[in-house]
Amino acid sequence: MMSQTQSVETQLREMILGLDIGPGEKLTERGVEARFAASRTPVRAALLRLETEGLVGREGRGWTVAPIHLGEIEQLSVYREAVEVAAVKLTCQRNDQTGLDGLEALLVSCDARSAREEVHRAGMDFHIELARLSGNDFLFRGVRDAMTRLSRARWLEVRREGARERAWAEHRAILAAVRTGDAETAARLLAAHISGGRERLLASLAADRRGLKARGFAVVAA
Amino acid sequence: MMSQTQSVETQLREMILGLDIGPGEKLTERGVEARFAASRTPVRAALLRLETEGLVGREGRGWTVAPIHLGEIEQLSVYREAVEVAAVKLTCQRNDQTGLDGLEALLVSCDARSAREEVHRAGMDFHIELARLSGNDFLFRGVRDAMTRLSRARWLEVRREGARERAWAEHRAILAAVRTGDAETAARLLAAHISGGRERLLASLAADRRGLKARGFAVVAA
DNA sequence: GATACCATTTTGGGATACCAAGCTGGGATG
DNA sequence: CATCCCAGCTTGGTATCCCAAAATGGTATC
Repeated sequence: MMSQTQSVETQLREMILGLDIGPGEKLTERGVEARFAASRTPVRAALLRLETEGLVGREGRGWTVAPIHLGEIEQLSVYREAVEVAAVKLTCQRNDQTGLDGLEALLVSCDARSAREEVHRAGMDFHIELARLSGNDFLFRGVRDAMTRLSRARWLEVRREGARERAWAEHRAILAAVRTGDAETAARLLAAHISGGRERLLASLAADRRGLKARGFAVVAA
Repeated sequence: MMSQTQSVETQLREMILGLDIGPGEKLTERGVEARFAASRTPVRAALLRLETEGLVGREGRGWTVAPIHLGEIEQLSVYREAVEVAAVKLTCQRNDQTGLDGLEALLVSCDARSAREEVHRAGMDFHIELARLSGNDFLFRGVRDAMTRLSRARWLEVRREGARERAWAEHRAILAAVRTGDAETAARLLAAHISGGRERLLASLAADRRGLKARGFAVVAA
């Protein structure tokens, strides 16, 4: 039912996002082929796809898992802010209460005491689903792809005490503004949420750069 | 120097954007293979790449050139407006006069009396280069990819008398605002330019839908 | 001990063979 | 004449093979 290509693509993406394969690590087509017991054709198709997602790249001749690139992370976050703010304005206009109920459920499904992995996933999904509710497929995909590409960095972020509660409170405030259809407030809160998160993320990564490198992760400065 | 993959990809993209292969037309890997005298491996890689660009898609089993999809065009244009407005605000902040000189040169390089193809290209390039000057690679690529994907529809647009002069005047006004670093004005003018263009584009396509279908182009309603 | 050089291996890019799943068309059947 | 069915062909998906170029590693040289 699932083609080899999709299978390799999915598994490889999961391993990269899950840091089972470290940022900066080299990949060979034949190596991936052996690891997933597929032939080169689907492996190459999967690598091509992951390349467009920015999860793997070419280094001269040869493939590498995308490194943690501070400059890229900052630009990507700025991009994400623009797209996501535009999306939330549309979401406010549409006033899809049923869809917003789903978001609400996402927020209550986990709190600061939940497993870190769960918080990580729900945090990304909140933003992705919020964008989906805009009804605009390109805004949605822009946010989704950016979040995916930021996923590893966000996972590696060393968050201060209370950071999760704070993020969750901001999510609730954004959702409340969306519920009342107050686009300007929602946009303002969301922009502040994202740009604040960006600063903390970049500060954390810059401060922990040595630690990351010690784990064998390639970290590229801005 | 240029790989077969790149060659096929480039040629196929040009043929699609140039409407040498019509929207909705079916493609077979072996057909493309024969047309460009390449083997299936590079053909397949090129199709995969063009798929992520939205220029070809899969229809069940098999490939088709993306149809003119009115709903997609509208959403894409909304996406483009969000990204491009964010980009121009950054461009204003950077105040790169040298880069702006390049834009100026683009505007004077052709006017309403130039060949239609030239106007089409310069119109796209103005927006793409404006976004590039933001210095943010993701905003830039967002605009570039959206413009590419909108290219065929913009080419097929039936423009009223004076539309080119109007667009060029708007471009000049936007550039002037950017030169003075007036981000708010530049953003407002750009947003109006894009949303106005979107309405005219969609109206034109909807009105000419029969004509387009008569030319063998697949047109999908919103 | 450092370095320049060359043989060997490895790698990605390309070409081709094979396969299973659909599609097509023509003929048998009612 | 309409309908159904099946053989053959076409298609995308996959598995290998081949090749030129780049990386590798060992060795002779200074």
